[in-house]
Amino acid sequence: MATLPKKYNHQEVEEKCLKSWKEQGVYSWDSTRPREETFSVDTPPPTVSGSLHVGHVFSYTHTDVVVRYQRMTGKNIFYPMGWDDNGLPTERRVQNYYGIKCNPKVPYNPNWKPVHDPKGKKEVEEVSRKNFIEACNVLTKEDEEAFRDLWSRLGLSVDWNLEYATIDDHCRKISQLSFLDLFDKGELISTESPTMWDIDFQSAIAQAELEDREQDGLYHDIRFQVADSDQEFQISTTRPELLAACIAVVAHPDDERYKPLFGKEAITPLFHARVPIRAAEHADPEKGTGILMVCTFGDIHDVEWWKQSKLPLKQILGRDGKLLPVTFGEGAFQSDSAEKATEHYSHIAGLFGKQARKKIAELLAEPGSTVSGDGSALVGEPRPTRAPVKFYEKGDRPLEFVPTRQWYVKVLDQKEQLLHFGSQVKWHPEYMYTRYQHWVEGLNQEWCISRQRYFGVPIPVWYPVRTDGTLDYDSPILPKEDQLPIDPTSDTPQGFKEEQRDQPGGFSGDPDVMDTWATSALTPQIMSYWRIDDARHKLLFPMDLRPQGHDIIRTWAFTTIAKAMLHEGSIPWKHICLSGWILDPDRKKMSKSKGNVVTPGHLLDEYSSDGVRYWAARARLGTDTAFDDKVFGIGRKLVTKIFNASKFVLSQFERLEASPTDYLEGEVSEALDQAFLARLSAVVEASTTSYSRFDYAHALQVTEELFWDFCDHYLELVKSRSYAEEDSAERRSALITLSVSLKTFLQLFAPVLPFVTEEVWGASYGRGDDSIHKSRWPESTTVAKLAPKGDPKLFELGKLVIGEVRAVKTAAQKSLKWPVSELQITGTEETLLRVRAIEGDLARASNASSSAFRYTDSPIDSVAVVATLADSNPG
RNA sequence: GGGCGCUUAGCUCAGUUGGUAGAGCGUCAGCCUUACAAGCUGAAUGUCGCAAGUUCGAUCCUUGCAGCGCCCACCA
Repeated sequence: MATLPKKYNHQEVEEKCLKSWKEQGVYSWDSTRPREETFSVDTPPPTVSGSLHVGHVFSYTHTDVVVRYQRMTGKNIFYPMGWDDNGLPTERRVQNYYGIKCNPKVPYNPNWKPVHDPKGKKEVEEVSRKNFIEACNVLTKEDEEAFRDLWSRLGLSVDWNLEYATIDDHCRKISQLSFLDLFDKGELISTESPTMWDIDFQSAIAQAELEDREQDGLYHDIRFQVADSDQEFQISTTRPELLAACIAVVAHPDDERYKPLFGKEAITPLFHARVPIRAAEHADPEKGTGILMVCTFGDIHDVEWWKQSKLPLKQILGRDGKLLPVTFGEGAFQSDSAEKATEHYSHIAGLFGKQARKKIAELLAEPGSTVSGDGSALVGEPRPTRAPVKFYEKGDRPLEFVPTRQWYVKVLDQKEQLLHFGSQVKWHPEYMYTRYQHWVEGLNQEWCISRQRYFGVPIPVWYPVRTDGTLDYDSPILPKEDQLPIDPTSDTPQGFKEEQRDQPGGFSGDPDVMDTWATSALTPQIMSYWRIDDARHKLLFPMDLRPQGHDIIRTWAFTTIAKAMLHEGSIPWKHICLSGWILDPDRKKMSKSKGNVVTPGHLLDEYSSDGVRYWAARARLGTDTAFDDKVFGIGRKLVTKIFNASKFVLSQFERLEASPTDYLEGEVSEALDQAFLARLSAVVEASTTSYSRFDYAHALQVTEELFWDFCDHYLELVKSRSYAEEDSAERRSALITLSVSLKTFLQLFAPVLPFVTEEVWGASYGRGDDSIHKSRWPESTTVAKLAPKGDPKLFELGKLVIGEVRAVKTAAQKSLKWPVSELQITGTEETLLRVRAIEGDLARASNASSSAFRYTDSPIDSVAVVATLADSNPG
């Protein structure tokens, strides 16, 4: 058995532990053990292109602590690690890092290699989608390495044989299988309709990716003319640039002011378009003038109203956010004065929406800009306003509604089922279910899964090309399952030749990819090998635990629940644990964009992995935590204390050339020892209960509290007996209590502090190479059996007496060794009996002789201790 | 506007199935004590956000209010 060094060196210990855990495969999953013995974790795959910061350390530690507890209860742990390298963050990073841009029209170049240009000055190179994806793969490998290194140092007990990346072949296959399965089940819709569109990324965006941001805007009051009359009215709009896209004017059906106009037509200024005046419920008589213009498309109301209005679409905004060329007098763009309309439009065609807004306001302000030519159509000066506008959460400019063809998963007609399955999952903390519930209830769009991007899982579909060159979207050509994964832009469907691509009578590949969430929603199935290995799937699915942040309930939690429900009518996991966020000391969320992130490397160096884990484990689930480096120091202090206390306990056995394992059973004869073991038993029980409820923070707290009592009070009180020269029942009682207590404390701390506990374990209870992390979690009954008559109050009484003695010595500025000449104890008969039972231990710890004790009986149920110090210290 | 959470010592946070409020940090004063000076001992510190109700008794339960944070919705 190794002996412990004088000082604890965390770097050495961490290195040693990591090496031995790896060599022994301590964290390996055993695929031969049955489902009921398995605990499977749906580990969040970190976005590898994101920055590493303490927030990662925080939430992943929570999971690891829970997992380590489960492992010690004997569970066969399935704890994989995935990498989310798919999607926009990676695309962006790769574009900037290599100075490249994906152009799907460029042919693949097998000899091309990505080159990082540190100056970033070379011209942006256009590469094929396949080359672009290769570049993404190269860079994400580097990013993954950084994460793997951090996870390992932090001591995550992940089974590194279980790794995946959301863009790898396996994940693409599962993701495409999911697409085909949903298609078969009729849960997918492919349709062309106005979709929220980001003009910079040029992609559709899902409801879950929306974010409202306050924006400055200007109300423009604009005069419209009622057709074939000299009547006028005013509308108010913040988006005058859409005037050319105005398809109607609406007011509330009960609005007396406008009732007479319903059914008539209005004429727009500048463009002289005749548009119907109609009633619409969404018009609020209280707002503005009560009458507003409907454009294609200014907002969601416009979209909804347009859909049921059967009016033609006037598309003026392009996918790039610029105003499209329009021919007035044709199609939807009829005009009473096509000439004027064309002239006016020529000023704004090709401009971005924002520029066009300014220009059109100028045109409206010109005299004679009304339909009748009487004055200007703009009334007064535009009035400033501030209102929330919808943005893509990762985008820089407001979203627009642009009609495009997209794939959707049907969710709106299944809200009840989604709520049902969500409620079958146990949420920790429970109130987080409410967030899920509200999200589901508030869904107002189908789940859009297609994105017009490149680095993602391709939509596995081809379309027949009709003889006129148009695509037949209604009868897509699907791949066979065993062909997957495929890329329809480079793979050829069965029964076709590559030369037929994009040719009349041939086929055309869907150019889009799936959104990251469409794949991430399958993380449990990805690791359980759904549809690929049934036996394994049954062994792991539904998973036991999904850990994640509460900010992605509407995305990751929701989509995962939705897919498990749609595919198999199942929940994806039994429990979901929601971690809080790390806030900077000013209580702002730590994020890269705010520039307030703290990177974890130096924290691990300075405070040790255990110290950092301690900080994370103190935070309860769902609770946001301010970054406070003092707590790391407390963690480090606890680690040192565990090491030193262990050294002391183990030295008691070394002195006798015995092993602590020789003293795990036997008779505990002394009242103090029994009292402490009773406390310990209660803590084991409390800790176990807390852990089984995923409340690791409480488990840690109760353990830590008793551990400090153990060090500060029990060890001091027991020393006289454990140091005794002669073997005796009293000494054996002390040694058994010391050994059982240390062993139990090490195990209770092991999930949070895997390194220091392993180090001590190796020098004491671990035989050979046995890891503490494979040892069996302590049972409160086993501890309690050693001390059936244990009286926890007695230990508290001991603390009280010794506390009084110390207080007197400290007040007298004497050392704690100073002798006590008299110790008066007043209390009830029962109390005095208790004190007498531990008199010997108290005498030694106070440095009082047994003749110094004076007992006074009192009917009052309180204890008074008066210590008198000796005049001199002969020692 | 709707919802969820929070509000306890200077700071960070526990806690109470309703019975005189806890820890750590920080502050102050001390101490080499057969594990630990990267240590130890002790001291001071609170209208438990505000108001009302229920109760013998409320920091805890109920209601209302306020502040903070978050989620969602709306806002021509």
